[in-house]
Amino acid sequence: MQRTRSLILKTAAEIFANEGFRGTTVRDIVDQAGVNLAAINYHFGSKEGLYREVMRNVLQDFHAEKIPVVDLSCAQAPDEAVRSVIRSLMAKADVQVPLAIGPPLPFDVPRLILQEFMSPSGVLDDLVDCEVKPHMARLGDMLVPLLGSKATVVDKIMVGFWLVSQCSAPPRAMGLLVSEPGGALIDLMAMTEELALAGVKRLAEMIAERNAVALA
Amino acid sequence: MQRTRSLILKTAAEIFANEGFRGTTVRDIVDQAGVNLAAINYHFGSKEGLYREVMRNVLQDFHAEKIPVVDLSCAQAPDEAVRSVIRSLMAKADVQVPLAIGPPLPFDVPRLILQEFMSPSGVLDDLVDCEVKPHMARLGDMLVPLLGSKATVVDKIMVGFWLVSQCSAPPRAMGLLVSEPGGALIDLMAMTEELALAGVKRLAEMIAERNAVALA
DNA sequence: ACCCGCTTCAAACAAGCGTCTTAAACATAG
DNA sequence: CTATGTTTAAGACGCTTGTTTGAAGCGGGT
Repeated sequence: MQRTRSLILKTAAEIFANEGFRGTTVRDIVDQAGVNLAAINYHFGSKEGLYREVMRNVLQDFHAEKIPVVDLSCAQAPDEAVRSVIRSLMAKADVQVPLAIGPPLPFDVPRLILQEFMSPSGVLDDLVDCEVKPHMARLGDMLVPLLGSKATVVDKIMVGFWLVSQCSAPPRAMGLLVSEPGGALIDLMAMTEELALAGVKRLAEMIAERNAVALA
Repeated sequence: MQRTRSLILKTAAEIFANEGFRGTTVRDIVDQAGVNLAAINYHFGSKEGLYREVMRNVLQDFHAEKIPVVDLSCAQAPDEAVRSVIRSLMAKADVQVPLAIGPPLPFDVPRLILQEFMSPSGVLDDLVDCEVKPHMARLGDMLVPLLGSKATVVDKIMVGFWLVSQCSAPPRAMGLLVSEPGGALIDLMAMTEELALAGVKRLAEMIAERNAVALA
């Protein structure tokens, strides 16, 4: 049976996203999951092994299912398509976002990613090239019509990550500071969406410009 | 003499900014500072006490000296004034930013703040209202000409924090991902500056609009 | 029934953590 | 000088951390 294994993965992802790698204890995870302490080392070898597996799983079905794949080049309303991606990144199981597309993410995926980059654990150092970057680039791929056909992989990674960071840090921190539950939260989401959309368009513009100059 | 005390404060601020509160050990601090282990508890009572003091000090001279106080209402070039604030937030002792005003921050202050808000330690819970918010609001104060005279304190806090998060997360994470030392970094700073400026103007616009509607 | 590999369990492990203690050296002001 | 406040030194204190152990439980095949 691997019921325990998947239970650990699900619980760990949530706690890792909230507390970061170092801020999470294996006992936190097993207690909340209701499994035995030794189960983590049995199934994943170590806390680090669990963290890697969480990251791999998250990045994977993060794109496969949860983020709507939109083709901007043939979309009638490109702006609206980008908005749907932004909304999907912000939507969580416990935070409903109006007009979000697809099933909400089970937890705050952008936060998990951003935490890792704000204080790297070092655990993913050998995974960043073969796992993290490709997934970020795939997020940037959707915006190629904005970036221009000359966009490099690095360009796409930049755009992808920029979007993720935009959808996580600002709404979260601002939400903590203004601390008006309910109504104001939706307002925050709407403003974040607006800013992220405007920003990503401007960013794409700048990259396209730079690439054009580089060719001349 | 309290040379040890200030040495600890300086060293701790740097490590806290890099590793976060939980990721930092008191032994890390005293080793790097070259002082005795007991010194922290002697001067600050506890690790938490040190963290609070670091935060208070940082937020204080963060505004007092390091961030240029510009009066947008009488500035000839408001955009350029906002840019100088953005550049000051990104400039660190080890990362020179062209055209930054004033002495560079001794370490990554925005990162320290953002880390705390990405995974709160709980240590600052009673400090956030009387210390953190006012300083964020003061940052927003500079932008009142953009926000409109009806801007509330919460509006200013939002803008202030948004600026801080913009100057920290994107350039840092993108820098780690593209990993082209030297030339590309300055490019990143310039792009971040551009995006932050455009974003903060748009954010101010939205807030001003909302306030105008609320009155009607 | 039996044995087998896989899984779960309570208990213990060593290492690291923040903190505290006692002692002695040092500085500075009265 | 004395007195007071800093700083260093070395060690130990409980507690939490990630990990390991060895035994018990489980299910399916022969």
